[in-house]
Amino acid sequence: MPELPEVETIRRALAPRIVGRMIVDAGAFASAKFTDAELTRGATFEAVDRRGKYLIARLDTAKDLVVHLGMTGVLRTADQRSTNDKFLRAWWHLDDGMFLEFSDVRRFGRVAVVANGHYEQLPTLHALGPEPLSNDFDASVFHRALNASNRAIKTQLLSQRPVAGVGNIYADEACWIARVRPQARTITKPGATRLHTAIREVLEDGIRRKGTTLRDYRTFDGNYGENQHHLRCYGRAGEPCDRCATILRKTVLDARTTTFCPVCQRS
DNA sequence: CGCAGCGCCTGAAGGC
DNA sequence: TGCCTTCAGGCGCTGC
Repeated sequence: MPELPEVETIRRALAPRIVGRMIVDAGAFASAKFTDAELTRGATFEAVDRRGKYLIARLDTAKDLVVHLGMTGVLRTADQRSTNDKFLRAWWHLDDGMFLEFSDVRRFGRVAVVANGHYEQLPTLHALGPEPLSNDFDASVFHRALNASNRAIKTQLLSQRPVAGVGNIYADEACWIARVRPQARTITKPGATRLHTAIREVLEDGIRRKGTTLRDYRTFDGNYGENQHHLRCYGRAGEPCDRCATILRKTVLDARTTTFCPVCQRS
């Protein structure tokens, strides 16, 4: 499940391969989630940016190609268009002969072409919180945002509103590092400050390790990330807490598996 | 307008 | 072996 570190890792490898390239042809799987890809024919890539988990390629046609990888989306290059991938959802043929392909088993991903900066038809992107690794991410604002709602802290992180780019894995990791209970509905100022720091830490570590590969995620070169070998909390229910040796517990929060330490994540 | 609840998807894994 | 059930979960949509 690509979150910010995975998408940023892909962006860094993707950008130098496609910026300056013109799209000779493009096609898509017959679903409204992907057919926008065809609207990029004839355009040239000017830049590849990222907001949260969204890749945003700026085109010279004053439009943005927005790609969300969903749960199982993979971007890759090919010399020839794949004919044996039944999960190919969109493809772009570039003027240097390369094919850029978007494969996505579960179709939770999405491709959209919109006027530059106009994300109204992508509500989560439109209302996206601050970039966690930028100066826009402020601990005091974050504290107030979390306490402005009565929803669980982790629920709010996953909503992408108080901060962008955090998904289930990095939410569990950040809450564990910050000693914040994911189910808590309020958070103290020190707790929010710890969480603010922890979010930056887990995302930076994730980028440094080129992402977390649990099953489907691959870097743009097709390799595994490395961060899955460094998880402190996610997926470790039943194992002892690295900090206090209490057995980590699993619960379900908003239909998502949540792992936490019942002793040292007090919040 | 915020948000709870649900549906979308399909392969892997486990039970029998 | 094979059928069935459960699980994984980000996000858009609906309706209260």
